[in-house]
Amino acid sequence: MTTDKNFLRSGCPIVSGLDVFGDKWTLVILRDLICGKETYTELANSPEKIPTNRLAERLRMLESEKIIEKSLYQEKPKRYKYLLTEKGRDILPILQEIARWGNKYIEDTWVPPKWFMQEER
Amino acid sequence: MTTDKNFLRSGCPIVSGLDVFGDKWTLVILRDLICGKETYTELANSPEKIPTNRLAERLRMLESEKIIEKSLYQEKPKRYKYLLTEKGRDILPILQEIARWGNKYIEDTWVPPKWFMQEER
DNA sequence: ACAGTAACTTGCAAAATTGAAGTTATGCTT
DNA sequence: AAGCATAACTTCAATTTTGCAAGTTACTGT
Repeated sequence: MTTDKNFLRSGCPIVSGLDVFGDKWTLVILRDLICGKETYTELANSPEKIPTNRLAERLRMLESEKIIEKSLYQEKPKRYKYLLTEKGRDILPILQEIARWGNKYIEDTWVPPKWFMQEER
Repeated sequence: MTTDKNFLRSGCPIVSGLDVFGDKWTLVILRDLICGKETYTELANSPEKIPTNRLAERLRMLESEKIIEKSLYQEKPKRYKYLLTEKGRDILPILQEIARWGNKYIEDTWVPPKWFMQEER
């Protein structure tokens, strides 16, 4: 997925949005952050098992896009937390609609908790 | 993107949804179909210029997932239309939320027409 | 007979992804 | 003091996926 802002497939807001987060892993990472995960290791341990090099690269991208912020919470040894910005938290309605569709049309999908589906939008 | 129903990354409705339409082109095709395009050539001529082999493959997938239906509208020479099913039309709210986010956070994105953004959900 | 069109398919190079293993810095345990 | 553990990554070879250009099929229209 292209993240090079110099090349745009088009000015369509859907396509431009997808060029930021429309790949195999980014929305999975954002789901986890919205659900309260904060560290690299927590993200790496999700059931979907994202490869760690992919995780690192997507986190770098999300930070450069100002969707998350990387913050050092311990000096020795250095430990980091990843926090959503407002731009990142605003992905929630997209995730809610995908979850709604998934629950409606794909069998045996988990029903997300009420707080996730009904958080203000 | 995996479409093999035998392998699921997880039972998460978001992840399972993404495993159907979360690739570089599928939601672009669905956007076009929702916007009234019907034929292969119309889809191939979108500003994003999807490669034709990719288009053909994604259409096959969408048909096998019952998100669209392929219908012959002319016998000689054979000409086809692609029509959305209810499952396909139900992708609209997802596209609306992505468009909302794109318009809010990405510069110079087109504002979709009102009918697109406000269609019943 | 020839150009044109719709709807694809084929082949190959280039790019992206995966999985496994390695690295760095530090603390904890014996 | 040596060795094991942990967090947060990085590296690399082997796939896998993608993009591009060109080719194909079955007509129609001139």
